[in-house]
Amino acid sequence: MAYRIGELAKLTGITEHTLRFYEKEGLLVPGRTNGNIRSYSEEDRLWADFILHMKGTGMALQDLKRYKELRESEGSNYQELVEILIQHQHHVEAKLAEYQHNLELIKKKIEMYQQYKDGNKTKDLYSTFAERKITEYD
Amino acid sequence: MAYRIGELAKLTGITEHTLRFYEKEGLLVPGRTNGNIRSYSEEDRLWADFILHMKGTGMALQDLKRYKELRESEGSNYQELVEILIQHQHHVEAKLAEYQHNLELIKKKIEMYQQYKDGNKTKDLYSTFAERKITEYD
DNA sequence: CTACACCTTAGAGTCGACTCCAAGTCAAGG
DNA sequence: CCTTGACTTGGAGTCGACTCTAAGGTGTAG
Repeated sequence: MAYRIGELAKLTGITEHTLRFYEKEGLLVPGRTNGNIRSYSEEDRLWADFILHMKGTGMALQDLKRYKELRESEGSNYQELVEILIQHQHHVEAKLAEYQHNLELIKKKIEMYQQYKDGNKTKDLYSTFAERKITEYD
Repeated sequence: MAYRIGELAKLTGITEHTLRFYEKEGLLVPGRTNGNIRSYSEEDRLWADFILHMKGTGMALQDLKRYKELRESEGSNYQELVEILIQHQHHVEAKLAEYQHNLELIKKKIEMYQQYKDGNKTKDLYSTFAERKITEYD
């Protein structure tokens, strides 16, 4: 199964522009047909999805390129490869905690505003909040 | 309690450069002393921390500015305020799921490489992976 | 055969979020 | 008094990751 650039764009949600940009950057380099048309293999598609996953969790394109180079090179530099993964794992774990904490914070804040809405509908909104300024941004 | 820019920088971890940049953008505008030196109040500090929390979970500075403006304006436009929060909540929840999913993926990949390391230490690394290409980037 | 998807090069523009610089002013400790 | 370090301003530069344009040529499905 091989895909043309437009097909892969639809499958992955990455625009054609960006796919060509990734190719220029050496991040995702497809084969070519006789007619010089980009031909993305099934593996290319999986790699594209992998890029999306990693990029979506904050990995830089450079790191992804490095990772790809290591995978493609002969010899046992899989150690650096694992290091990249572990480093990213740490990053993801930290972010995960940050997001969880932040979610709680937002929920509390929304609740605060909802309580105002359902409760004393005076013009006192900002003074009410002023009274608890110290915990306002906890 | 009032802080000078250098103090706040140390307290929050935001550089002085960036604090001045935030001021230029209207995102965090301190008072001034007689001598025209920036004077950040306790509330400014809390707001700075809030900025860090929200920015760290992907909220744009523009949205934070809008939020600040709404908080400061008179009248009951707290509805838009809550909308901003709810929108961000959705964003955070989505990201949270993405990070969790990604964490599993990375762990599996690392395990894969570790298994190779502890096991058959041949030069067969890439062909081994080639055999499971289809699930390589799952 | 026609229409549409694809190809090329080379470079310019955008965006968000900083990051830094020059050139000067001001305040407090020794 | 003098030095040192923090402060001031406006504006320019950087970075990552796109995003688009021009202006033309080629490939292919129905």
